[in-house]
Amino acid sequence: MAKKNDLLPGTLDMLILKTLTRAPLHGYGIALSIKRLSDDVLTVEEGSLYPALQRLLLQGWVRAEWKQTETNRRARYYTLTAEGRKQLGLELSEFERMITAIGRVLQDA
Amino acid sequence: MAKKNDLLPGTLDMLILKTLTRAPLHGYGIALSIKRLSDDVLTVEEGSLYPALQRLLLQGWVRAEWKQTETNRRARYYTLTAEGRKQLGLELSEFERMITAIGRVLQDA
DNA sequence: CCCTATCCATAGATAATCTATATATCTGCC
DNA sequence: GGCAGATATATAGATTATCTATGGATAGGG
Repeated sequence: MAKKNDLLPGTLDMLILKTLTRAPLHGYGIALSIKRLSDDVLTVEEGSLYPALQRLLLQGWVRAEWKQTETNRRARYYTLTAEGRKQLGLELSEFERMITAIGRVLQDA
Repeated sequence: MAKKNDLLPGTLDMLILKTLTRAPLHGYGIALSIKRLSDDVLTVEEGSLYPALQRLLLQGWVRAEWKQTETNRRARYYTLTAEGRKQLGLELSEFERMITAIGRVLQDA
């Protein structure tokens, strides 16, 4: 079985934080949102998602509260904090930096 | 101590293979080449580099031979194999796919 | 003669992701 | 009434990749 990542490692936290800039969302919704926006290229597995959300909570980058969904189900909604927004900025610029650098290595004929 | 990766995880094999498309090179030279082409943004630590080269050898994507460097030192030169070239193609297109997908998630206002 | 750069390599720690599993509820369909 | 499928959270365990730290060794310049 060929190894095939669902994500680029190291980018999940950034993707979650970015998703939460649009609106507070529960875990399942975050995963769906990323999957759809990426045209099914990025799939966030549960075993990656929930540990990641715990990390973000611990860091204070998001906060969580239990609520009812529109479809009347119990779910935990995550909201981006001010620190989370700051962190997202850092991660975005670092990512940009890396991608640019990789591009320089790859494009060289 | 803030955690700060020297690389984007998951991209090292691709960077090494790409570097070897230009010419066979020894490990130290590969690391230097990546560092320089990336303007010092990407730093390949020895503890990442040599295990990675072992992986690539095992997969048959590179082959190795001991030689003398221009400066008269003993070094192990790695050469890209046909399969390595094929693998590089796969990794490049997968990487492209991922980056495009991440871009779609990130750019959304 | 020492110091720096060049060169290889491994062990161990750390961290991130995936696979698999468990649980539970709601909706729609037959 | 029951079942399938989508919605929803969570953890344990395995796997893998990377980094830190270490240990050699040699060439050449000062």
